[in-house]
Amino acid sequence: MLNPLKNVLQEHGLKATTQRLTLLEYMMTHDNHPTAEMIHNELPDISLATVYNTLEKFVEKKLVVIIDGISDGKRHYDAADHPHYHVINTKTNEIIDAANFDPAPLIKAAQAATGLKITEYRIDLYGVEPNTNEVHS
Amino acid sequence: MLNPLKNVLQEHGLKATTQRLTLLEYMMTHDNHPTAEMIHNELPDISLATVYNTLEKFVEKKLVVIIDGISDGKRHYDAADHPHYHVINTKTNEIIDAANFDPAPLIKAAQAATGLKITEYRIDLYGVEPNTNEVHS
DNA sequence: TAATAGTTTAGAACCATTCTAATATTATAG
DNA sequence: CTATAATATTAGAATGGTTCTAAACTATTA
Repeated sequence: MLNPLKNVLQEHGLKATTQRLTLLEYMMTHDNHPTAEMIHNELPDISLATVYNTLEKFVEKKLVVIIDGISDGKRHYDAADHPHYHVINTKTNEIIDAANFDPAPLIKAAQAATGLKITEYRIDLYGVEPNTNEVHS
Repeated sequence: MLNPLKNVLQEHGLKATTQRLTLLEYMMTHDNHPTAEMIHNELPDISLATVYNTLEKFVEKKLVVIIDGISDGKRHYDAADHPHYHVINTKTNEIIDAANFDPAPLIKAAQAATGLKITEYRIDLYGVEPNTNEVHS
């Protein structure tokens, strides 16, 4: 048990295959919010079907989250290492991770409003560069 | 100018066609978070292409928002009348509107973190019925 | 009422994602 | 170590929600 990623997989009830170890490490060490195709291009030895299958498992196990409000029409993925939210630059489609917000009040409000037990949340904000050419107030 | 919906369209630079008036009224008076196909079924005189085209315009003009984290794989739409967030029951895919949360601190935090001017945000929470069969703690 | 700019439409096309079913691998037990 | 069962991987086909096309129509303006 010298490979901690292998532990992570097994603790989540997933067989530790080469592909899963490679994919998990990739997601853990990159914050580029890739699509399945981008990952497949970076890791061509893993078939596109396996990229999709494996990411789906990782999402189920909450190791990865989906970002799907991007105007390129593709599903992006992000490691779920630590709680954070996303800010998307709508001009460039750049996806920025941010964490300077405590979701606890939101989760409490949602539980109060619906009676449901909140298991996940997603916060995406969309913004643009402020116009620095503004000359007079 | 007796039709206030006509005003809404024209104020947003959209020609007031029959289809747009019908669709806008539909969205304003329903909180069922329909897909394009559901709307087309309810309003069969409006072609599916027009439903998509028109909703796209409405989203551009911020009259409507997209809800696309639903596990049915389809895009849902919601009137953007008043600021609110969504809570999705992941067992039933029911989408619940809620408004008991002030997004201002979140928007402030995002602007502070990124320097971007936030123009939109999306908050979706996912939850399940709390298990009422739990017998002992 | 004519001009024009924009809208609607049916159906075709697209393409990201899912499915299929044959092959290969992991984990477990003997 | 095997053998075994269960699960994972894969190439390529299929799917289906959404977008595109280009021809017919309509709101708007003068």
